[in-house]
Amino acid sequence: MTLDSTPSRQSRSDAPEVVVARLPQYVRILARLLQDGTDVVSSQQLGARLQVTPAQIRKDLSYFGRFGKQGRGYSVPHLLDRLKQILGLNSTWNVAVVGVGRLGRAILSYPGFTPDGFRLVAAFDVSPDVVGQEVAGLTVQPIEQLDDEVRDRQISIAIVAVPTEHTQEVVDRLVECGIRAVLNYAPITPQVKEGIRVRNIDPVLSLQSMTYYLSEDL
Amino acid sequence: MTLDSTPSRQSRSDAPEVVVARLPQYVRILARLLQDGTDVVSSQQLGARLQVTPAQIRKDLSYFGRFGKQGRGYSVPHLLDRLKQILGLNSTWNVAVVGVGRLGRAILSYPGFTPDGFRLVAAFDVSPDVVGQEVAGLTVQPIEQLDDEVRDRQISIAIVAVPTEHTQEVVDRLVECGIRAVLNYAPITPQVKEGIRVRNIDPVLSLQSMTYYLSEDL
DNA sequence: GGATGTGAAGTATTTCACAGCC
DNA sequence: GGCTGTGAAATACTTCACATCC
Repeated sequence: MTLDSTPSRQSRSDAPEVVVARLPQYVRILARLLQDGTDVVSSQQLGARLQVTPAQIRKDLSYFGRFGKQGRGYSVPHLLDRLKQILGLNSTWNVAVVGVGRLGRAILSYPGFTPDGFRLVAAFDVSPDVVGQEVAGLTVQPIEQLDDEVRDRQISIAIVAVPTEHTQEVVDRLVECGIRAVLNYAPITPQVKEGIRVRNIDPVLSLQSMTYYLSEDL
Repeated sequence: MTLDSTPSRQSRSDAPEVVVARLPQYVRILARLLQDGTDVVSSQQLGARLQVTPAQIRKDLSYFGRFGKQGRGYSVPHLLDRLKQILGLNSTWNVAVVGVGRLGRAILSYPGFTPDGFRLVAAFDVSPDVVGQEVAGLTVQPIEQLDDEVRDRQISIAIVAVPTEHTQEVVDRLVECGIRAVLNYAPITPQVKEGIRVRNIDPVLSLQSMTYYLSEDL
């Protein structure tokens, strides 16, 4: 069970959430640098790539340890490995997709999750028309199978792409089954108990916050 | 090194970007309240719906004006209308989709943009196999048509769903054509000149920032 | 009574600037 | 010389608390 109030070990959880949210971007750039054969990188160079100040990168990293060499910079393979370790990206995460409509199908067919450490291992839907179909190599299962599958296949992350009106109940159900992180595509923010992580993918909100600046000079 | 040339970009109110980013959420809730027939709402009630403190809502709104009535709260239809006006959502925005692969198709078929003030009016692709196809009621056009269409149909927003390696060039091209806001689905952050708005939809980054917290108690 | 609008106070986050090391 | 790591300073953002008004 998750306990807090015991600062027994490392300075693990005192990194601001905003810092944690930036680490995956560092990982991504470092992976590219590694592929390009770059050995060493400075916070200056990293910052230029990411449109971030060098100071911010150094400060961010300092929450987790001391990874650089003064006068030289950071070893690309070493820093990459350490950051992946910190983020828990050195092992593969099994993911369930719930809702196999148009959007769910697109997600299941999207090749971008796998190379980054996520494996879509199960797909669920309520509709009898969809259950049993094969999509992207997976047989769509009835939602009743959720409990068993989550347990048997060690799934701790779910991608939810069901109609808005069913999203909250689906998320509730997932949490009951032991899911601890949800990536939600419906235009609401599902309510969850403490300790469960939710991220929303909401392109309409993104568009609507840009129109503010577009209307500026009309 | 002296100061960077800072163009005084105070075109309109000096509302922080983080505040602007919240307004669309307020709009969404208000639209629902309106549909439910709710006439008046307090910052308290709004906050409860959004998981935000009432003080934050009042402060956010105060950047743009005084919309409430003391002792009563906010008129739902009035506040909704004013916020839509501020965000530029009282008229419809024409949007181009560039890249009609699997993802582009899913976006074109997604019904969620239209009700919120965005109309997908043109689709482009480079592949001769795709050009000429009809997708979601639109005929896919060759990318060479971009200039003309952007001009003729008053398109100021583009949704870009092309392979990562072509994203930067496509965005550059769009900006040259007069596009001023880009919603990008590739896992990079396109570089654009000052004044152009970019938002990225990047589910992998979202997942990767959650695994940090999942690995916490291993 | 009840709620807004807002300076002031309190936090959080970013940037500075420099000692320390390679 | 160049670059990290980090306290301290600066800035950004959120919350408080209360005067003010319906």
